Amino acid sequence: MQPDGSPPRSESRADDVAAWESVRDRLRARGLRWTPQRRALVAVLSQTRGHVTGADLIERCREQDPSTIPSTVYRTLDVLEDLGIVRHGHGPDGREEYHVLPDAEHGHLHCRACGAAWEITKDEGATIVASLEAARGFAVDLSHVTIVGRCRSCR
Amino acid sequence: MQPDGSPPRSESRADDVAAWESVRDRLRARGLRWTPQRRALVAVLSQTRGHVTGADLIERCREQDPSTIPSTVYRTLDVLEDLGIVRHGHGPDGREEYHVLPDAEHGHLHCRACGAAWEITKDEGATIVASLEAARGFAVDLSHVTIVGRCRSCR
DNA sequence: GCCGTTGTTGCAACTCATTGCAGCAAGCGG
DNA sequence: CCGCTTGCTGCAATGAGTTGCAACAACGGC
Repeated sequence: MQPDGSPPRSESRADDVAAWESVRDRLRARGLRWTPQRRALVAVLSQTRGHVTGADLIERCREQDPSTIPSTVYRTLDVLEDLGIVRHGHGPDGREEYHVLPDAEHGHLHCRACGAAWEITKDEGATIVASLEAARGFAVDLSHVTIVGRCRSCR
Repeated sequence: MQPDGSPPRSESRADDVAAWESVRDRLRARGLRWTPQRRALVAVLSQTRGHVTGADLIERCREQDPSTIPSTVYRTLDVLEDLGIVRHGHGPDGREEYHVLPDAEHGHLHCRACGAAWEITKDEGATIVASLEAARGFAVDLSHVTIVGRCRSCR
């Protein structure tokens, strides 16, 4: 799973912290604003690894500020996605699933029978990406890929 | 869309007709029922090629019977999917997309920039299916696969 | 042809996500 | 510190899809 030599994924590495702190400036640089609502969502995201659904994020924001409005959250997520800070895909049921730094570039594999899920790492996804690149000149967004089927043990 | 006179891709081949007519018996064989609502949906599906969204199907059923109820349609689609008569995937926005006989076994490729879509045929998908089969023993449901990215001309 | 079993329907309520719009406020210039 | 511009928020309405439940009706049996 972890490539040799890579440091164990600890809670918040220094460069992750830096990445989150730069969000404010990255917004400003585009003429966008740093509002309390965005601050709250970024705070929640910075404590998140892997993937979360949109509804999850709303709930977590509401824990901190019960007046959180869904449309604001979704709109902020759109903005953050433009900045490349999060990416979204869709679960097996089509619901939104957000991928958070620093593991944004991966896809998902879901077993329809047992419901288990695995990540398709960048390395693993390379075959898929390469084949569509070669055949069609198509640039696959791996983070948006969700593949459903049956896993080894459920077959 | 279709210039008149030119026969569209042959509306219904003999074996397709047979497949649709057998639906009633296939339901009965499982102890399920052949109701007017199911008859209506099957009628609509039998005139459909490729893929349609759930909302599309509801609208088309309503054209014939304005009293059509969404939940009934979705539930019937679930049943038909169990029978292997339709399959569903999700569009780039996560909305349902049903694949109808006889072209059920294909995936989709969507360009995020221009919105164009292509089918991933069974042959083309073979690479993807084979690589996950080999690496994980995972049986991919190609008809549920939607891959998003940027096409050659939009890059 | 009527009856009973049980799969289905219709409906209402609910979840997730999106959109239009009017009022609000972040952040810049003075 | 103040005012202005314009990006953002809150809200309400909408659309897609799901679920629980009571009433209904297919259809096999009598």
